[in-house]
Order: sequence, then structure tokens, then C-alpha cells
Amino acid sequence: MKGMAGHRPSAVNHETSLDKRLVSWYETLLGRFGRQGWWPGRTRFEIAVGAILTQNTAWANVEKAIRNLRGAGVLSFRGMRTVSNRRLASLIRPSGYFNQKVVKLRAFLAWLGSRDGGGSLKRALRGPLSEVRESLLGVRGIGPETADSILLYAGDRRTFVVDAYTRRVLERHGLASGGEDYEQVRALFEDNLPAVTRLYNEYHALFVRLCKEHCAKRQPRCRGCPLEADRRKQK
DNA sequence: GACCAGGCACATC
DNA sequence: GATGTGCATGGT
Repeated sequence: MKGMAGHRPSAVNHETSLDKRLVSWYETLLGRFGRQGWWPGRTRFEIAVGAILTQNTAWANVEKAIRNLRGAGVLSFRGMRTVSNRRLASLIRPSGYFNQKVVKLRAFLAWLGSRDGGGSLKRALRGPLSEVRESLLGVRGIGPETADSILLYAGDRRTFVVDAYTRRVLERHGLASGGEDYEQVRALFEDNLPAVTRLYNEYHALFVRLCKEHCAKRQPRCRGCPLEADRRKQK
């Protein structure tokens, strides 16, 4: 995919091709922050639960909910199926939208139980990627970002995660205008990066790290952003 | 007290 | 198809 900003001419006149630039970003971020080893979760199931709980929610609040679930012994497929909705809601309360998220977790559990593997996420996420992805997207409460997070981080499947951080970095560095839909942004990365799962995994994690340290939403620009320095260096 | 945080589903036009 | 709204807690 060439034209990300597509309909609109990009704010940046690329002196380097997109694929080279994206790889350069990666090398810069990796050099600056090192390997992130994502996702922050002990098990595949915990990763998937975290992906649902973090929807429009600060991660620190998700951590509290995860701790509650673990403490109650229900941070597993079997455990979570035995707990009541009321109890589940109280446990995940710190992550916000708890009534909605109970419904979403239930739908996810039902999906997991319907797949081959007896509740094993590793097995549930096997098979042709596009088919598994579509199947996940059919679950109530699982949209593209959540599906891709689960696929990549809980299933080691090669799909690029597009989230608020991904978009923020692209927009601030002139590779997106803000009008692109999810699939367009995903294609930007998947069409211009080597097809390596490990790379997709680290790349998105590095974007999150970058934004948390340099690209606060309140700030109009990223302060001390390593990617800015990298761009100046290229000229 | 306003704003923000690793979305998503649904109603309405 | 685009746009608006509800969902909710906790930190800054």
C-alpha cells in the first residue's frame, strides 16, 4: 500500500520509501527502548481478558481488575465460567464499563468454549488467519483492535494491531491524516513491513512505550520523540 | 471539575 | 455510509 494519506496528499514529502521508513522507525525505537516482550500477561487467557478490559480504559485500571480476578481464582476459562455475573462485575469494576464488559467476557467465553481445544486459546486461535479473525470479530464486544490484540499477543498470529497509539504516531509524523479506517491503517503496516510475527508484536508494543513516554495526547507534539530526531537525521 | 485512557455496539439521519 | 451517544472507573 503506498498512499496512506490517500485521498489527501501527505503532509510529509517522503524522501525515503514507506517500507524503509517503517523499518527505520522500528530500529530507532528498538534501539531506544529495547525489546518490550509483550503482552503484559502471564497466560494467553489473561492476555485475551486484558485485551477486552482495556477497551477505552487506562491500563492501570485494567491491572487492578486483573489482580482481582487472579485473587478470586477466576482468571482462567474454567474459573471464569463458574463465577456469577454479579461477582464478575464487582471484580472487574476498576476497569470501568463493567456491566458491558461482563457481557463481552461472557460472549468471549462462549466463543472459546465453542472452539476445538476445550477452552485452550492456543488451539482456538489455530487455523487460517482470516477465518479465525472473522470468527473472533463475530463475537459481541470484540472489534478489530481487540481481535488483533488477541490474535497477535495470545495466539502468535501475524496481524498488526492498530490502536489509539498507532494512529497518534502516524498522524504526528505525517503518515496518516486521521480519516483512515482500521483496515487501511493495518494494511499500511502489513503491506510495508516484512511478514514476521515477532516484528509486529514488538512494533506495536514499542509504539505504546513511545506514546507513554513522549506523545501524551494533551501535548500538541511529541516531546523529545526519537522518531523526530530520526527524521532530521535522514535529511 | 474537566479531561483522558491501548473500543465497541447501536440508533439515527 | 457517516455521525452521535452510552457505557464507568480512576488518575492527572
